Amino acid sequence: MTASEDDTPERRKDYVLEEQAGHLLRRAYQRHVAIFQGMIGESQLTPLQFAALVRLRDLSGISQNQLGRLTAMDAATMQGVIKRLVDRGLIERQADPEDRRRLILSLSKAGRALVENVIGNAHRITAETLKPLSSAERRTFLKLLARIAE
Amino acid sequence: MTASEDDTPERRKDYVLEEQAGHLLRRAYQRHVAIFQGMIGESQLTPLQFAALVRLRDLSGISQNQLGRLTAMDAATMQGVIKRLVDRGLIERQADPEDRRRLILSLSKAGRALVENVIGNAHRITAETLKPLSSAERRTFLKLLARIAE
DNA sequence: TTCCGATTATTCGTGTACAAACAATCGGCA
DNA sequence: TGCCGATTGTTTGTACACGAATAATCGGAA
Repeated sequence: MTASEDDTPERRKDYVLEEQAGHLLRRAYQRHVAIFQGMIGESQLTPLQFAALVRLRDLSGISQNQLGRLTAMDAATMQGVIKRLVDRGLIERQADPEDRRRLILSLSKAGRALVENVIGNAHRITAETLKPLSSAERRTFLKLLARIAE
Repeated sequence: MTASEDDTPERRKDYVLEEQAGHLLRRAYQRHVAIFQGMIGESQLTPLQFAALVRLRDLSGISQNQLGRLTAMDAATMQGVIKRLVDRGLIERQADPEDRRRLILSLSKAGRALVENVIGNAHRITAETLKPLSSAERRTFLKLLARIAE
């Protein structure tokens, strides 16, 4: 792909961790999470919890699995995230009379208020995450990243 | 930062999860891990386990905490990763006579052989992760990503 | 030398992540 | 109508991820 041919056993020596996409993605996300936790405020929401709340603000009344798909969370993971938010009284869960398998989720009053309060921080968190880049670089980066994310 | 001023309460409505750097980073890494697990082979190494092994191949005889810093892993996380690799006989751990707090790590014969065997897959995993981008885009992306990762 | 701050490894608690297996339910086809 | 494959939510098991606390040790300043 780059300059040198890459299919012989000789390329073993040139695997530099710092240049691998996966390692860089992991470290970048790591840094973002640290920024998030430092700036999200006293609500102490995690990135996933906040993502779930924001989605529910825009799309109330969807089921747990649907919300999971919309936030790229596994059903088992979603279960835990929702459980903690319900325990904190930010989300309400009720059975769907149409389909007894489903649990319909919606923001509680406190949950809605919380989202509105912290969404300003969320914008600042994104800005801080992208701070090392210029304005033009940010646009380029986000466009390429979106394609990598699929 | 961009066109519109961003400090009034009115910007609450325009928080689109899909455009946030953190969400995209998380999904991109998610996709990478899936690729990694599908292509790493029967060794069944995880990304972190592989990173630790590669580092030890290049820098034998370092301590657990040092290795953690070199692979961006928390000391507590490192502890678990190393433990599993020791259990599998891929890493050897011995006390440092110079400093009795430290555990000196090195690859076992099996560990070294395994790294050499799977490092080719690792190159293909990186290529697959970056597949959505052209060659020029990959270089741009990695350069920007490295800066975001700090 | 003694004492104190820093370092090393470990453990605990909480929170993702996801594969796999499960029971309950749904929907549609024979 | 009865049956079967798909969907929903849950649980279990393994593996990160990291803050916080701890015990052992080190190194240098008083």
